Amino acid sequence: MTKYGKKILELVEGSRSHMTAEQIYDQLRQSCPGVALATVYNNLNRLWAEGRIRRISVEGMADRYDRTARHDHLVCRGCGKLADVTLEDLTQQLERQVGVQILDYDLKLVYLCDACRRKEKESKGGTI
Amino acid sequence: MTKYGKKILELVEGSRSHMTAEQIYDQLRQSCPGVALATVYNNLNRLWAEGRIRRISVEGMADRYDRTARHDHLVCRGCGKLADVTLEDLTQQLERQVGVQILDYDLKLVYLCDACRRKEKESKGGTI
DNA sequence: GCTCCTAATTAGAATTATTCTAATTCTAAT
DNA sequence: ATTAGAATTAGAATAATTCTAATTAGGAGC
Repeated sequence: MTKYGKKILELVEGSRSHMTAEQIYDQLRQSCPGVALATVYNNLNRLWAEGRIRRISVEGMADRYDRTARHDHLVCRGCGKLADVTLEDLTQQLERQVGVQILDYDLKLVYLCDACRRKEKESKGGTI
Repeated sequence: MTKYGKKILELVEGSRSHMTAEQIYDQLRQSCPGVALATVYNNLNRLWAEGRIRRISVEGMADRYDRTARHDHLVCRGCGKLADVTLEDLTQQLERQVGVQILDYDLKLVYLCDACRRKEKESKGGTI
């Protein structure tokens, strides 16, 4: 495990904030001012390929990185914000249904966060 | 519904192949040679915002578009290929667990397709 | 059938996220 | 110290997508 690899892994594992590569880069620069963005991408890719971190894609947004500990995500339809949520493990249930070995799964629940729900109400509930 | 909007919706709904914007553009040009890629993106974005099509993000790959009819996806860890699979609807079960209204959910099952499983075996099962 | 208005479409520039490449720097073994 | 190999760097390159400004098309009213 390389010098920056270790640091980046620690950053991702020690955070609940679903950072983008750019944000991880900013964090890392605070302790390692000379580090290059390419190094961050290289290490994130390697760590991901090794299964040590998760990568989360939400349509239209830059990929975010996350610890691997089993948990799922709520994604706000309005603003794209991610929130952690821990649901029961579905692997067994899913494997039984599809009949092939499931290595992992990615479950995103789409909802409306409080802020966006309020906005939606305002625009809809007008003067009928 | 605009001229191209309608055509693009038909293309996406009538296909099981999880096309990218570029692929949809190529398809569409066969019947409408003059159409612009920007028009495809504009329409895909509008259709998606209106909830008429789905957008699927897999890390590292261009977004794909899909019909909205309830179904889930198998994603191959090796090559990224998508396959359709229809599992029982989890909305109720999930809503009960998280305690907020779930508008939709996105479930991707990670597995190894046959081709990739074979490759994996070759490289691993060598001479111990 | 014209005229005007608006929305749709277009071309291409711009942006963003990410990857690639080649040069440089480390590291650690000899 | 020397050297080989891996890690890192800077910055160019690429790919996907969005933005902008100009153009076009379609319909409402004359």
